[in-house]
Amino acid sequence: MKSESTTIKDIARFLNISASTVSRALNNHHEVSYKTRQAVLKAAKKLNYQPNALAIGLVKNRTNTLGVLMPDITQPFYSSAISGIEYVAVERGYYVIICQSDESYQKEMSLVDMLNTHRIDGLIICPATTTDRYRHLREISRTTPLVQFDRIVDKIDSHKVVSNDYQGAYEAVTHLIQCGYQRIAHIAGPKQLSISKNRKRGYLKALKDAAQPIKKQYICICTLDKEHMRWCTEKLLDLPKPPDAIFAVNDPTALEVMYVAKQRKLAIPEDIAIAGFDDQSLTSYLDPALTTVSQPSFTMGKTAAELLIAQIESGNTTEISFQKKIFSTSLVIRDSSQRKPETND
Amino acid sequence: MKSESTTIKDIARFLNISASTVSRALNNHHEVSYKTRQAVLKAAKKLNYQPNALAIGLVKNRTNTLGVLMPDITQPFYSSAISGIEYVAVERGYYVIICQSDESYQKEMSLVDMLNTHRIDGLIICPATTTDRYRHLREISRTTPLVQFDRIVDKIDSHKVVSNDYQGAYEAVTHLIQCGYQRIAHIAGPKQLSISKNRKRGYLKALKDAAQPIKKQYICICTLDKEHMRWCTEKLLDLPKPPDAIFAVNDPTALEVMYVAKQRKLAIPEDIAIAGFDDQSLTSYLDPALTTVSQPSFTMGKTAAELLIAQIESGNTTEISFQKKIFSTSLVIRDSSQRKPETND
DNA sequence: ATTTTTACCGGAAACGTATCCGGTACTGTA
DNA sequence: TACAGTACCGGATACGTTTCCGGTAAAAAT
Repeated sequence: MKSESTTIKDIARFLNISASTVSRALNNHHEVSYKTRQAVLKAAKKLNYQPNALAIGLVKNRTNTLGVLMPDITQPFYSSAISGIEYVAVERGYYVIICQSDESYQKEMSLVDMLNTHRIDGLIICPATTTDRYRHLREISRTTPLVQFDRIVDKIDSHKVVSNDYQGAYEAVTHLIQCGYQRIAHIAGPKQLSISKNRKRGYLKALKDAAQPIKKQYICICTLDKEHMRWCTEKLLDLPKPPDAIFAVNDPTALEVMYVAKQRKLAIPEDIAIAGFDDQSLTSYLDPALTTVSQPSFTMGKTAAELLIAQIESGNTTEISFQKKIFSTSLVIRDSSQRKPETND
Repeated sequence: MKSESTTIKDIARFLNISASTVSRALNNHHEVSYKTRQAVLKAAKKLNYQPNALAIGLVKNRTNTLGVLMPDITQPFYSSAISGIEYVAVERGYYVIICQSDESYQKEMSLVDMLNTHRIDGLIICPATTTDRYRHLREISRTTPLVQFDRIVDKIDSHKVVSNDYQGAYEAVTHLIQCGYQRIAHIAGPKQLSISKNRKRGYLKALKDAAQPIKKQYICICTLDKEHMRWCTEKLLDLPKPPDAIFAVNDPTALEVMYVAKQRKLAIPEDIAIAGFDDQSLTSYLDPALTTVSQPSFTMGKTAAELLIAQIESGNTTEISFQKKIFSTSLVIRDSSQRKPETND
């Protein structure tokens, strides 16, 4: 295997011209005659020439490759964002290398290292839940353009693309309140995640604005693995005065809440309402369909790629002013929260 | 940006030794003294040295990178397979580049090209539904070890990893028959896909073995895009004598069948039974939970990576005897098919 | 007729690393 | 003392490509 492939030199030898001319012809440089260019292209096709990206990258110090590092590509929010990234990447002539950290800090660091040694031109990253130290980000951001996506670290300078988690949570909880729910619990995400913090803030503010009491036992910090999601739900439902609505930090969590609630034969949304966050595609097929907060993930991905490529191609021009793009969410009301709209007219 | 990173030469200059010694020290070659090795490692850390994978790949003609090209990484079957691939890859010291063709033949070809120019050491590929010509596969298989995954092309020589689609379909349909369903329809996949063919064969054989009539109008060839899935379902349900069970070629299709059935207020499984194929994680959360055929996707991914790496590391030793690994499926019976088991004792 | 321009091309160096080959200094053996 | 062996290191070359620099011949301008 690895039979040596044809190189630019082979073409040169074949046509009795120099390698530099072949290179120029292939990059249709203007300093090469029409005749020889045609000859080169023909020979290249005939000899089945494939450029060696390694060599090109080495001399140009550019690989035309973007790295994308997400916690879990199976979640529709991320995979849809990846599609957005790819969309503008191919448009602009970049390749995309997709990696997933599986929510592991170790793997995340090792992947950042790998991408770095592969000399990607830029990186779009959404850190793992377990990531609580950011040296690797700061380090790579010194040599490589970086865009932080969804979960961000404010202290690290770079473009940032997020959705308005605060607003989304506020609207979702306000909706629950308007539907008449009185004891709204929240299963929150890990403290170090920006999204957890903002969604929790939105939850608290909505309760406050509606003059509902904030009870500490109604707030549960979850590690976001499946077992713990269920455990949190059980804990909430076992309270002497269990909640009549649960706002989950994301859809996978909402799914587990629903699972546990069904096991306990609770009626949704009569006994308990459920709302999530993300609008994963399958949530509309559930029974009852899940109320959730939708984010423009595809557009967010596109924006991230655009910011990244702009920075890459800006060259070293002075200082960049980093932007933070905040996208509005929209509440998708479905059956899992549709009870007695008392406060409506 | 792209401030030049420190190289092996920088370390050499820093320590007043030669570049070759530094290289040897970093690869802990035995022909370098303990003292200098330590000094080099220390200097490397101090100067924040990151090896340049491009240069290494160029001289070694090896990149330690595997390419993975799947139609759609959001489908749990594929993402779980990818996890399996990654599992053995990191174990064996390989990196993985994940790409998705989005079921587009054009994109698939361009990605194969990209992976080729990036000189990956091996490729695991599952062709797109729209792929009906295989020159790109044959071509890359000449220079790069290749493993065909799930959807395979028999004519192309390479290792192959599939599940027993025929058996899975046979068992699923037999189960429906045993539950007393009399008019079982099948929404099949595109003809050129191996999995479609085999699943359809299993469907037909099950009917035949049970002496049930095979009706052409109960078989619908679907392109596997969402609209067409629904259209096929509508067509089946609009028949003068509509089916009382539908076996869908995969879970996304089964989901759409369920959607349409619910819209028509059909009771599942009383009015109509539904079975799918793949065992996507969310199907157990549906209402009713979906009967489906489970494939050992993670193990299949592991096997694919093992075969691939074995071939890569075999060197050019004589001719390889290509293997075809066929994995058994298992039927997961849930509520969407649980009606009156008449033929049971 | 001479000079300047234009069009095209080849040689050589460079990118960062690995490795072959040869060399030096020291250690141990005869 | 001479010699072989060992341990370690440096120089040179190669990987495949781009690009700078210089050069030649023909075409255009003077």
